[in-house]
Amino acid sequence: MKPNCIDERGKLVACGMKSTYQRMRIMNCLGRLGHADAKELYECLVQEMPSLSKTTVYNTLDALHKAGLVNILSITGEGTRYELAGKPHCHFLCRKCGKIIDMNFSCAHAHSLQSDGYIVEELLGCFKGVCKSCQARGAKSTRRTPAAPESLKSTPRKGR
Amino acid sequence: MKPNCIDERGKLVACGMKSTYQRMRIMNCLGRLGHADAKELYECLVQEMPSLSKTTVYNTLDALHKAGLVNILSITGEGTRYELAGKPHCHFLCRKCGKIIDMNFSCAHAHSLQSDGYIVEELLGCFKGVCKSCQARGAKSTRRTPAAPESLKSTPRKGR
DNA sequence: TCTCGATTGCAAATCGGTATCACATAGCGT
DNA sequence: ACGCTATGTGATACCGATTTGCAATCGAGA
Repeated sequence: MKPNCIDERGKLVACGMKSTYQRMRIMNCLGRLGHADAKELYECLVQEMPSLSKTTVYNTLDALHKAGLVNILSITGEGTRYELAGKPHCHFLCRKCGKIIDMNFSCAHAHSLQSDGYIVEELLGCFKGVCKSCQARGAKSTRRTPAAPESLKSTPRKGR
Repeated sequence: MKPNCIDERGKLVACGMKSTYQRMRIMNCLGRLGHADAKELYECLVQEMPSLSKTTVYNTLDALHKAGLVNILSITGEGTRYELAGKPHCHFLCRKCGKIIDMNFSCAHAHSLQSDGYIVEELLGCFKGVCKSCQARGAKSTRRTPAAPESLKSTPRKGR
């Protein structure tokens, strides 16, 4: 087991969950990958844990979500993605490079809703557009980011 | 055909699409249901149009989305939902009654992102919490909303 | 170490959504 | 109104993602 998994173990125990090897590795991997879906996590981990089952990935993500340790991202046209829970924030999805960027959404808008009579408990914002680095690259077709470059192009159809 | 379908016909023709009975009825139904998924639309319409196929619902929603006549909603844990296109707005999902409420999000935040160097083209915000009417009802367990009361309760598991 | 309940992993089922293709229809010119 | 042709519709098969059932295994406390 990787040394930094002690951290994950602590979080799991704090939530009253058993700290199993799989859970610690999944949390650890999710922390490294950032915004990952079940498939990516599975494919990443199965290389080092050949016996890992997809079921375990799904079960674990579900359990961790229930325990409040991971968030589920909400992005249209994308499958379900997960991230380690932290302070609430929005996401920005760049349609050029497909990168998902955490936006430090100061909850200003949530507050304005709050004052309008709604109780806002969760924030699932996602903005789509073009990120800074893609703008910087301008109209050049240089694509440097290796991750998910296809599925989010201008065509509005689902990238399956 | 329902008399008010003339409205739908106009929209379809304006987008260069053929105005078929199914398309008009699907648009009309979507307008009545508000935020519906393909399944709800199908189940709602198949009662009056027994020959309707799910494929047609999916095809039509896809075509209408491409034509810009319907939006796709992005709400975590919910399947793909659709609504008639209008001015951009966010959604508020009440975890008590399960209702989805349109929020007149003035894009103030989108603008602040814009000035921060991002180009925001699409806004897919969704807030979760407790809506006004549920707050008004207080802790009383009276549930008056007939629609979708089960799938969105406090338990974070997917309501399938 | 032992024991028991929780977790894991396999296989199969399910589910939402898509691809294919024959048939029906709308919309156009006549 | 009639017939032609592109387009839309619907039945079925199909797909990948996710869930379920259940037996084997593991983790944590006695």
